[in-house]
Amino acid sequence: MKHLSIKDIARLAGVAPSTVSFVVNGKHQEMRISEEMVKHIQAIIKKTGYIPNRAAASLRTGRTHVIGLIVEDIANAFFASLAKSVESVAAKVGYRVVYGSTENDDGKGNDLIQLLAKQVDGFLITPSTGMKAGVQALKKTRKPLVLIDRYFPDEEIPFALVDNYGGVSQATEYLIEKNKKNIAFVNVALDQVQMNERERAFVDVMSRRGLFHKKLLLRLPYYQDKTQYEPRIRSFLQKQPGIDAIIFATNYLGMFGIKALKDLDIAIPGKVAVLSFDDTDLFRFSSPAISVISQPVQEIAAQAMRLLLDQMNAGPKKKAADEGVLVPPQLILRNSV
Amino acid sequence: MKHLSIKDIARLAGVAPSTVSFVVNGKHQEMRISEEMVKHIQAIIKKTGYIPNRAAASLRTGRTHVIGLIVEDIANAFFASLAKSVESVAAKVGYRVVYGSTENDDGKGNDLIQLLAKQVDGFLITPSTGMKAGVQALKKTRKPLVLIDRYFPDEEIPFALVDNYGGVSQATEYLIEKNKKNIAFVNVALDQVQMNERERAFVDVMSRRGLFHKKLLLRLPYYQDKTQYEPRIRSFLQKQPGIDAIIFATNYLGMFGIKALKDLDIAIPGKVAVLSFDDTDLFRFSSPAISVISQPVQEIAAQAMRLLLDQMNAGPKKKAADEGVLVPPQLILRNSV
DNA sequence: CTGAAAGCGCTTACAG
DNA sequence: CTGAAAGCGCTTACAG
Repeated sequence: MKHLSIKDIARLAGVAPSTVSFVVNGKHQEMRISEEMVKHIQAIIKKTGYIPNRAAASLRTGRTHVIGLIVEDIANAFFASLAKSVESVAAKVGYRVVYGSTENDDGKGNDLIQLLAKQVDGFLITPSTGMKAGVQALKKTRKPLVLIDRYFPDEEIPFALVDNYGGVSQATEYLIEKNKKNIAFVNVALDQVQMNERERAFVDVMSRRGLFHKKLLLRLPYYQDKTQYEPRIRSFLQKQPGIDAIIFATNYLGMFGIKALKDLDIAIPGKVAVLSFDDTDLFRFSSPAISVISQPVQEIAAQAMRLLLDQMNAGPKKKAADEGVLVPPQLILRNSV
Repeated sequence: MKHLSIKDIARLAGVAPSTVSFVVNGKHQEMRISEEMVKHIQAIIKKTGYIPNRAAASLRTGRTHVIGLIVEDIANAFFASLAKSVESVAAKVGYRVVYGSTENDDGKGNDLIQLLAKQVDGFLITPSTGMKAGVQALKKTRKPLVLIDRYFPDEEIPFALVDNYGGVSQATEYLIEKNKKNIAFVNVALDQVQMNERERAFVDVMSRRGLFHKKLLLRLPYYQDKTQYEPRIRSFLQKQPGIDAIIFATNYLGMFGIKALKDLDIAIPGKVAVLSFDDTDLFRFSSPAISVISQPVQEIAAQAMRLLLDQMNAGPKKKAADEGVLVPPQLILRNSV
């Protein structure tokens, strides 16, 4: 009893392998196999514990039932949650998920695409800017593909992400309502659409209210070593003592920004109100608890998987709609504003 | 130019498919194929961008070059880091990683094993207690397998985990040196070896110094919804006002424990010193920053992968050693003690 | 409704 | 050193 094959089951059931195959793949209706026969075969499969060999099926059908998830950093709380939600949805429809982290390194990201392209039925990707060419090439191969967390505005590639512009607009408006005049925005200069959108929302709202000054905008480089953000934010705060509120554009900027504020003994929210994009344990547990623009991760994952499955099921003929989904974020108010 | 197969390459190179196969798989030395021929074939592979079909190779060899990573919760910081390190090591040796979360649900865990068993060359598993039977069955199939984070003491299954006993011993000793007399230990009643070891270390050290009282030990049930820990810990603190130090056995217990302490206005470390197992952003950024028994995640991942690759490369004949590795934790002292 | 047969793209003994 | 051929376990058009 080494490896049971479909032939073994067929022999045990007294039918042809094709009949077993139809039953295993739920095509018995379509193939009009008798109810009785189906039950008979299913009983034998159950009794013997037969599990079809996926590699053989993949070779034959060209489908692997595996999805490739390429994120910036699987160890980051946001992407880890995303990975969990994606896996959970995928499992329900019979897919497995392989993953990889780009670390915002274009080469790494493109290598991952190359490496996985033949081994997955579709991709969920959070592309770094320089992955554009790789993603375009992938799209040309007609490999199902959905971008998450960010996208390329001039490419017709389906995406699922939070409404970055809307989230920051709402947050900025809120701070202005709260009578804040010198609201700063701390961003990372990644030239990625999601970061640009967040900043653009801030600039738009502030300008509209006549409150925008260039000096309220801090753009820091992307550091692998995130601890480098703390001194950078600290010196910004020292140079701009008039600031009465800050919006941090990512969770790690928020984390190190709060540290910088505390180190400088700047009271939150007494002296400076604080709001950050992304929610993390740290913000929930911090004292004061930090208000955030929270991304509904489950919803993003669900939408991304829906778009991906649409494409994978569409087949090569009917092309699935090149759809983009913006999921509304949630402004969660805590004690930091 | 749809799909290039090994036959196409062979035709282009004017050789037999087998020769191409040997070159692709680095067996050209072994097969004593001429240097010239190897270069010729490699050039054609490069020019055409030929990528071998893994499904076909898998069907033939029975190896998938995929590793299954089954953890408690991929969204948890510790397991997310672990996943990252595992993927990084795996990629270097030509393996992909699929993952799944058990949520400490035995059924889920065993289902994951079943689901993936035929599709992976080996498993890294953080088993819940009830997965013992599933893991035993897996071992019987001779599927390479390494346990991480926890293990079954009476089973000969390789494992890689932190030295839980050593870590808590060291931490407890440290608090005693600091003249703490009423040190509490907050644990989760999972009956898993790693939790038991942590508690045992605490009890041993405290007993040895004549400081142990039962009432200093709090064992809480495992909650899916982690917020439930906060009120439980709060009421414990209220009932035990004499406590001057607490060791939390996991990161989430620490997180909610600290919240409980702050809510009760108990000064850290003035009134109660705090130490937690596992490091997280929250502990690093909390004020005061929380001292921790930190798990060297990269090292654990590296050791686990080493043990797994040993087994996978050993072949069915020479059995790899049933080895267990205990990685020393790091006591990181911050301002909470 | 059911079966026989081809073929997916590899790898590997085997023969030379 | 190299090539011809079998076969891994499926799925699916085809024939009945």
